[in-house]
Amino acid sequence: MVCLNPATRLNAMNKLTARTPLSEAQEDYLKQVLLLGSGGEGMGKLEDTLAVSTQDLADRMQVKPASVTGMLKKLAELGLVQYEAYRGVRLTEAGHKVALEVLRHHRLIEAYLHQALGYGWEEVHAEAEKLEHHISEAFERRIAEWLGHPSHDPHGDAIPSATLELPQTIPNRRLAALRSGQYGMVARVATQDQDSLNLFAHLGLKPGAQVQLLEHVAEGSRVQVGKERYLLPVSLAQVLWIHLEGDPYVDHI
Amino acid sequence: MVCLNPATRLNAMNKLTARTPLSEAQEDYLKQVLLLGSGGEGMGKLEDTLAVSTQDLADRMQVKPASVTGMLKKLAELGLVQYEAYRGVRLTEAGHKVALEVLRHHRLIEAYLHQALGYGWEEVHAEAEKLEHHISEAFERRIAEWLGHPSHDPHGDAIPSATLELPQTIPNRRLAALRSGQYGMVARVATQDQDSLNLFAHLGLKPGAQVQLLEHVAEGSRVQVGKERYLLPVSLAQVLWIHLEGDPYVDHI
DNA sequence: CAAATTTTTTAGGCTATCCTAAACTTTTAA
DNA sequence: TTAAAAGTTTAGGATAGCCTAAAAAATTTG
Repeated sequence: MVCLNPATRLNAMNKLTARTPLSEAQEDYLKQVLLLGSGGEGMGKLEDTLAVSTQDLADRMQVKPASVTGMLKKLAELGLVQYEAYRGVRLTEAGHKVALEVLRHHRLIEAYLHQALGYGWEEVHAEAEKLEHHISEAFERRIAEWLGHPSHDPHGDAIPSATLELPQTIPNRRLAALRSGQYGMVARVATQDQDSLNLFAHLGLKPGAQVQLLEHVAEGSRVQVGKERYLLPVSLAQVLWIHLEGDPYVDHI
Repeated sequence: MVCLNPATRLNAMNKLTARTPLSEAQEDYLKQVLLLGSGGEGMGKLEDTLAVSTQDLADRMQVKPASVTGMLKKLAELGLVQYEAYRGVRLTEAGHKVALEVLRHHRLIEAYLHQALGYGWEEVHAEAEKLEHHISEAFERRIAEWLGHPSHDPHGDAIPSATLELPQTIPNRRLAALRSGQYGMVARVATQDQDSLNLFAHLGLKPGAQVQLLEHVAEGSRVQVGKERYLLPVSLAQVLWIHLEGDPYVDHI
C-alpha cells in the first residue's frame, strides 16, 4: 500500500472533487462567500478577503445558521473553503475560481438579457439568478462574444473575464458620502432588492446617469437628476455609487 | 363542516396543485408521457393519445421501472395523469397543458440557440434539455418574439403556440418508406441521439435539404444529396421524415 | 389453461438539503 | 472579570428522488 503525506492527499482530494459537479446550493454558497468576503467591492485578490460569518451567510441564503454550518463543512471537505469553527469561512483558491465562474455567468446573463432581449436593467437579476447554474460553457462563450466581452453588467458590477480576472476598480463614492453640490455619474447600483431597483429605474438612476447631490438631510439625501429633484432615503443613498467629475475615469458603461 | 362531492374535491385538488411548482423530474415525466403517447407525431388532441407503459417511461427517463411507478403515483395524486396499475398512464387535461408548456420551452430554446446564437442545429438539443425548466414566462415571450413566433424548431418539430396549440401536421413519409427514385425535402429529423445528429449534420441532411431515394438495400437506403451519394443505415432512414414533391405543402422551415 | 415470461409493485435504503430546539462556545461590555 | 448577548454546533426529523431485491400480478404461449 502506498502511503501519501498529508499535502499530497489533500491535492488528490482536490483533484477528485474538482470533477464532481457542484450542486446549485453549493455554488450559491461559494458566490455569497465571495461577495460577503470582499465587502461588495474589488474582489480581485483572494488574499485581502475577509472571513465571512455563518450568520451573514444564513441571512443571505435565507436559511438557518445550522444549515450553513452543515454546508460549510461539506465545502471544506471538498477543499473549496477554509472553515474554522467560530472564526468564519474563506474561499480557497479552488473555491475562489468556482465563485468567480458563477459570478461571470450571472453578470454575463444580466448583460445579455438587457442588451439582446430588451429586459429592463432592473428586471434582469432574478432571471440571471436562476439561469446562472444551468448554462453551458458554450452558451457562456457565445453570449460573451455577442456582447463583445463586456467588462460590466447593467448594474455597473464588474464581470470576471474568461480567465476569471476582474477589471481594475475605479474609485467611486457612495452617494451618501458626497458633499453638497458635488456632481457625478452613477457607476453602480449595488442592491438586489427588487423594490429598490424598481424605484431607481423609475427615477432614471441607472449606471451612466448624471446626478448632483443637493444636500444631506435627516431623512436622506436630496439629489437632482436632470430637471427633477428627489429625496433618497439613507438606505438607498448607501447603495448608489457615484463616479465624481474629475476622478480618474475608465469608460465601461 | 362542509362536505364536498367527489368531483368538486377533485377540482379543488387540481386548483391547489396547479399552483405548486413542479420539479424538473416531474416535468420531464409529463413531457415523455406526451411524446410516447402520441407516437412521435401530431399530439394535437389529448383524446387520441395512447396509454404509455411504465417500462417505456423507464427507458426514456434512464431510470428503473420501480422509480417510474413511484413518480406516476405522485403525478396521479396531483391530478396530472390518469394512472392504472398494469394498464399504463395517460395525461389529464392539466397534465397535457404542462407537457405542452415544457415542449414549447424546449423547442423555442432550440430555435433561439440556432438562430440567435449560431449553434449548429445538431447541437441545440442538449442545451435546451437543461434550460427548458429554468426560463421564465417573460423569457419565453421575448425569445418567441425575437424569432417571430416560429412554428417549427431546427429539427423540424412543431412548436406549440403561446396558447398551446400545435400547428397542423403535414403528411410526410419516413425515408425508409420511399420508393426508388422518389424525391423530396427533409421535413424532420426525429432523433435526439447526438451521434446520429452529428452524422446527419455532416451529410447536410437537415430540415429543408433536398434528397432523392436511389434504392433500398439490405444494409439500409442509398440516397443522393446534392452531388453526393450515401448509404444510410435502416435506423437512420427510419427517423428522417421526407416531404414528397407533389404532396400538399406548408412552408415552415 | 397452466406454466413461463414479462411487467409491476413493495419494502427498505441512500444522498442531498433543509428544518427546529436545545446545548454549547465565544465575545462583549458593564 | 463575569454575566449577558451573540454566535455556533448537535441531535433528531422531513422531503424529494433515486436505487436494489424480491414478491406479486398480469400476459403470453405451448
